[in-house]
Amino acid sequence: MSKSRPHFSPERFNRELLRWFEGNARALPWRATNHWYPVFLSEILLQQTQVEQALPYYRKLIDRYPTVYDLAQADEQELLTLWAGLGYYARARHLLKAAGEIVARFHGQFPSDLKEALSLPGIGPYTAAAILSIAFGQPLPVVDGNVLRVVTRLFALRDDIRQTVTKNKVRGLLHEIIDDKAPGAFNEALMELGALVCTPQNPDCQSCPVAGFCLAKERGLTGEIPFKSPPRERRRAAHFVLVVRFRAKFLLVRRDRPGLLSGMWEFPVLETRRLIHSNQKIKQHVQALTGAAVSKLTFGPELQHIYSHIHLRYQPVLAELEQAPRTTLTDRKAVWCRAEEFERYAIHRAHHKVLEHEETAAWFSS
DNA sequence: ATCCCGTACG
DNA sequence: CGTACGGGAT
Repeated sequence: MSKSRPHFSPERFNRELLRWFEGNARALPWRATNHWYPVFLSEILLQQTQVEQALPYYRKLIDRYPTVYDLAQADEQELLTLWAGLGYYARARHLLKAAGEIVARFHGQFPSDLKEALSLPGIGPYTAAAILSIAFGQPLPVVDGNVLRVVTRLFALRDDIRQTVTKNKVRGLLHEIIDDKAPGAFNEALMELGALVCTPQNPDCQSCPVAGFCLAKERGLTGEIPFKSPPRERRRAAHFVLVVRFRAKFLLVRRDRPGLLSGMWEFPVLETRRLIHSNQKIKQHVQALTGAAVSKLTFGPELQHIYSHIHLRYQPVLAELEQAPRTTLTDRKAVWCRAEEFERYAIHRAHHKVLEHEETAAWFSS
């Protein structure tokens, strides 16, 4: 390291970085202890999720499941309900499975061996390194989006941070630099620096504790580094979202797994090529679904929801039944419930917007 | 409209 | 190694 980069001294770098972290670390609830369980829970939540967004969910979850034993015994539907709105719902199911395995295979202790940690569902290279370094003091570098940004700028690397090889390269570099005495603090400090100072746009180099080491700053390249290849175009989709009502009760259905939003509850959906009102088709669909005729259709405003890989446009439609539905109540994938009961179901964000939108919210108030 | 953020699976 | 998988901030 120091031979090929004479300007760079890991010792001095770590000293500046860790001193900055001591004075600037945010007081996050999972930092109040060294126990692995809060670290584990928070790191799963922080996958693809920023701290501010994860915080309220962390509080709900740690409160409901204070130990790994509580989590291992959790009801999956209840966990998904607490998770609803956060996205990447596979995380919640993996979290539950992992807790079960930690109890069953590892006597309630998080495995301190990297291979064993990686064998747990939902634990990949980032999360394993985070937990093992922070809670067990192991010198394993974490490579998340923040770290990629900080390190590529530090060494002026123009590699595409979307690619796996780049992540491995950065991990290799950090392996030479990581502070063996305080690997957890080193990792957290690097991520905190990326989140608070070395930000994607307009990094605050003036207050950066390691600006003196930064080649991107020296060469005026913080605008071009990190380089990230353009994302693939989103597939476009269009749905009618069918709010089926009979006597103040609404039909909810649970999505099959695996697949998008699997295990989550939603209003029945009619996929369509274009959002053209075809009343006949919609009525037929609802009748096939419920075995009851539709007395009235009301069209709500067009809404949209952007996923990483899908651009969804959808239109809520209130379908009122003129006779009692035949849908069986014992079907575990369909339920008729009152609006006040929606909060008991894990309803994903796109359909939750229908409950919130001012034009459609009235459909649910009796 | 464009950016941010890790893991599973084939 | 490429693709599927959500939601929020700016």
